[in-house]
Amino acid sequence: MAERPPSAGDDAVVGPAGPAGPAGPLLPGSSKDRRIAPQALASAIRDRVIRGQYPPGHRLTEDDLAEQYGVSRIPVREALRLLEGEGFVRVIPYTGTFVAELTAQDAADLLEIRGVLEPLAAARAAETRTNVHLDGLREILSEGYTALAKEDLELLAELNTRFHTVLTEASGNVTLNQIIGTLRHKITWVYSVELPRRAADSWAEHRLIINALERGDADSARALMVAHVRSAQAAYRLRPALPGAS
Amino acid sequence: MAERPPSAGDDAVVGPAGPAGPAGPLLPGSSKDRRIAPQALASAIRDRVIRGQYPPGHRLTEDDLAEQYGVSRIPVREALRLLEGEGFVRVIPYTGTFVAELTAQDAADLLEIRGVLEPLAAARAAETRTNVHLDGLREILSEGYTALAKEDLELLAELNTRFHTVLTEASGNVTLNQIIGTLRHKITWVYSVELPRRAADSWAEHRLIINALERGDADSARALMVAHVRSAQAAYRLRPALPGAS
DNA sequence: GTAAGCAAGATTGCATACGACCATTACGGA
DNA sequence: TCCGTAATGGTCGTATGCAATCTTGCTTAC
Repeated sequence: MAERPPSAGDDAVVGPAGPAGPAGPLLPGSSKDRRIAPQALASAIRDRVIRGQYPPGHRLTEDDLAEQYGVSRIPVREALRLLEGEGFVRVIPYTGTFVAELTAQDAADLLEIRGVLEPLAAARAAETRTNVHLDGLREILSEGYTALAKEDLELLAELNTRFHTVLTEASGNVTLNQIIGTLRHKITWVYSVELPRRAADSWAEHRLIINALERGDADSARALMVAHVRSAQAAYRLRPALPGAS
Repeated sequence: MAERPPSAGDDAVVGPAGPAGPAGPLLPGSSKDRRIAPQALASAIRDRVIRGQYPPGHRLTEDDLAEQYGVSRIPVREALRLLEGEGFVRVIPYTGTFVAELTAQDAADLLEIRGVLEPLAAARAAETRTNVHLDGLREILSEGYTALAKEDLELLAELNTRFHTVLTEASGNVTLNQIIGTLRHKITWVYSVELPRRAADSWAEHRLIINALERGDADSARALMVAHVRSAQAAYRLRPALPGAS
């Protein structure tokens, strides 16, 4: 499992100058020993985009970002290019980098693509999953039901993401995993999910999918995932504009 | 059609020092007025990778590439990062950039993913295609049959690529178009295609798909593309190692 | 009052220079 | 002879500085 050195950045450990005071220098403590990789920068910026702190259309200046994160423009540029490749920002030469503005059609397209890729991932996972993956999925399933009982919606959303993440990883298809990962990021950006009554059904479906994986039944896994994605689709609500709340 | 400024680079206009003499400077003619964008560099390098001039595992040194193309390391780095995002090279920090070495499984995965995305593109294209797209496809179809009669295999391969490219563009799904474009590049890299007897059937299928698009019949377009991709799959032969022929 | 032209500011694109890290090799000891 | 260790070369990572380009506001003419 130690294949790609840095690989897909999941959580950002880097933050700009604290929201407390705009006066002091950045990076509290020993300000030199902490080296920031462009990928960490990209994760941090992506995170702000997803949270709406950088609203669509917002201009991201290399100089500003460099100063905020305490690095030079070079790693910032690299981070912005990464995000451009993922479709989160749009770079116009000699002009600037802007947070992408997705249309409703773009957003619908994301769900549509994921709708055919996740079933494929499920089918492949049924054939290639290891017991480690299976145990991980069962663990998540168990926690999911617990969270369901507690009505912890935030945890439920996170567990749902983890379930699908582990499942696509279990497919063993690296390319597929990368594509779906980026799609997932963008979907959580433009959509909010209505969990209320749907959650119980959703986790029941998760259980069925795990059973199919356990049996190595690729066709069932695919069909179940098709149904799961389809019924989940109804729960997605397009975010209006996302004001930049902190 | 003037949306993305540079967008997906298709053909590279840039070449390294001519194969003639390694002595003189690069970029013949007025050596200064020609500015090279990182995307053009990426296309040029990608092209060499696909042609096998940079074999899998080959080390790409930033300094060497910079000197060959007559630019500094900065745009070269950016180009390499683009190719890394597309999966053509693999960057190891402080060590080097290497041409990716895809396994047979990786290669099979590419076809599998394309196998579910192209039918989706066909279905969407049936709903959103313009007459311009339709005319373009008919034109390609016509040329295809001409090339078929002349047994011009190279032209046939190019026309096949153009057919599928126009079709995915007609889907109107930008994200889908990008993903399939990269997949296509990688597939032409690792596979060679056996056209001999299969070509006639293939273009008959193309005709049926165009008819479905014309009728706006999304379900038929999807089903026909599923069949088309499936039967085409048998024509793909994995390239052994691709010696670095010029 | 409106539109065209122009100049100043701002921002990105690229080149150069230096520092950090890895790989390899030479050397000394067991 | 083999292995552990230190030194050396090479490559990438980042910082700084300058050139190219776009945007914006003002001036000027109609």
